[in-house]
Amino acid sequence: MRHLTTYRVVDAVARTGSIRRAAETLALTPSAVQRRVAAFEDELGQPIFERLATGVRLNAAGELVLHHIREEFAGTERLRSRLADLAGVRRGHVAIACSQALAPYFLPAEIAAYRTLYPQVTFDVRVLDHIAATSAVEDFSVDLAIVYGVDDLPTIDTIAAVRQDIAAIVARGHPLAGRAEVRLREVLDYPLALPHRSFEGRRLFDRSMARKGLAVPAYLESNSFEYLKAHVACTDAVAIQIPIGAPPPEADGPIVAVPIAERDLTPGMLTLRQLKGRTLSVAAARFVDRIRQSLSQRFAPV
Amino acid sequence: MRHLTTYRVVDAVARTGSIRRAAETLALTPSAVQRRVAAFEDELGQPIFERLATGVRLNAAGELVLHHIREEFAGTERLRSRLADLAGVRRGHVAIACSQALAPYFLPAEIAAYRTLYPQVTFDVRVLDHIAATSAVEDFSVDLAIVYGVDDLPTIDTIAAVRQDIAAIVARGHPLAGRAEVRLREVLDYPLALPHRSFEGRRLFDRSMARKGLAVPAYLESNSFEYLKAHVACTDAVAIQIPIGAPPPEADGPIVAVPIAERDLTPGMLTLRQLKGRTLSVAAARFVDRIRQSLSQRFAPV
DNA sequence: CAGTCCGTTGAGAAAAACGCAACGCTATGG
DNA sequence: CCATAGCGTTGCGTTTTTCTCAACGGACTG
Repeated sequence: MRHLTTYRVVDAVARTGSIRRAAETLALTPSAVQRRVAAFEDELGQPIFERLATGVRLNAAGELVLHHIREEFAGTERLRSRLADLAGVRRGHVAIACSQALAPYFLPAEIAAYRTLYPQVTFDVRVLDHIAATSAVEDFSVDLAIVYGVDDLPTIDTIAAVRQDIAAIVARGHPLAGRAEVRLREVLDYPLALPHRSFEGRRLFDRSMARKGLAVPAYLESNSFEYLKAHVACTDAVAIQIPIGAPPPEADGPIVAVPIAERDLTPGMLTLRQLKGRTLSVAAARFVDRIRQSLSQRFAPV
Repeated sequence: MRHLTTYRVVDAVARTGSIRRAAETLALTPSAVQRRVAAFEDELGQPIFERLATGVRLNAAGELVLHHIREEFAGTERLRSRLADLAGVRRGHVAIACSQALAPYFLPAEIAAYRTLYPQVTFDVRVLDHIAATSAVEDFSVDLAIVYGVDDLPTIDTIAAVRQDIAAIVARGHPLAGRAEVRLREVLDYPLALPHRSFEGRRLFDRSMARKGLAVPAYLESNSFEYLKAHVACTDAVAIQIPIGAPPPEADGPIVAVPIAERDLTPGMLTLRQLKGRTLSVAAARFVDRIRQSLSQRFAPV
């Protein structure tokens, strides 16, 4: 799209924070970039970057402008997707931010299933904490976010929300492994390998423990569920994870999930979100439909 | 905005239905226009106009493209408005479609009041029936519509709705003029000068009459309330109009409005609408706030 | 069947965008 | 305190894009 060149230039300058670096990523010379920016500022009647010795930075007006630029990018993407849909082939791109729990089972399966139907659709999956996921939604770098935890912001729409309570994760040969459910107090009989405090699951776990007057003596913390799972697989430690990120009951891997008694827990929520008021591309919208349906089939809504 | 030239060209071609006519309105030669269109179609990978002997017409893909173009126009307008707002001066443009009833009193007063606060804001008021008003909202040619009548469409958001029942309009010296309210049957004692059947007020009037088993012997019909008012001013005829389009009680013009007994009437609604999901410019959004507040202060909501 | 209006195309002129090189400025480190 | 390195900016010649002008072929109309 040739007519969006100016937008692409401004976007690159804003991203890199420097006219020269932007020029490099755009395969242009600094002078060309500088002229485009200056001409655009002329058209707007005011500067959108403040010039520093170390480069440039968006000013308040620039923030507004950049938001509009991102909006327009998303808009043309949506248009292309619709045009392709009209021509019979569903084409398009879906960018997703998600919590770690979605990475091992749920999202790969969903995307694989969707892609057998529409192989022309491409995906970008970004694993982020829910703060970063939210801002990725806000600056148009992803179309949707599926994250554990709720915080209702005015700019974000929650499209779907399902209940997800933390479960205990143990090795297959672990004493707790065969149980239908365990009490919170019981997991304290074993070493705890927990996700870091910044994770929503951990926060809920801590809150549940505190409500029972129990201390949380985690002997191991990690920001990687991948690691925690591998760890409990070869020790008698107990980790926690929400069902959607835990191995399904029928799987026969080295670890198993055991539900924690519901009455012991502070309930948690997994939410599907997008930018408020934003219209997604055909591909993304259909994928959202699918995810929503899939979530509500497998987990309790609300 | 130089980078929107291609969009402006496509928009002009779509509007005029002809490359040559578009070229004229754009002060360009037909060849320049034709090249821009062809280049744009190349970028999209498919034609957006079908070529006829008499000119060109948008095809299905073109409809999608044009919608995106209009969206982008509205978006840049909104951006400019926000930038101006940020610079301290509220600037911007508000385009409104409205029913005839809004033209004589309500809108002029509202706009005049708003403009004393923000003289830099410009207005475009278009009097349309509610079908035309709705499609004007849909194709971005107006920001909002204030119309009498409801029909909920999936693409339109109803921002506010207030009760408006039709009243009888008579000359100041008319026998009914002094009354606090009149029964429907009483107006039949006088000649009826009614708006055309396409008007919502007339439809409600007819329905109310039918419910009472009364016929509607209109001896005069018009599509102009302006005319109807002038007509009753110099005869003993009775016209109908909703309160917002009737002279206020304190005015001492040649005509007066007399409420019709509520129990005789099918209730009517005045609605404020915009395109669903659309974000308005600062100027338009503030004006909408004002209108909504004004309507709900003066009339019963719902 | 002539006339008219349409979209389209080739060639040259005009305009816009670009690369290159150089300038002035500011933060930084010896 | 000065040299250096990185920054945005500008003058100039070149390249690329866009425009105008003119002409062509096709389709509808009287």
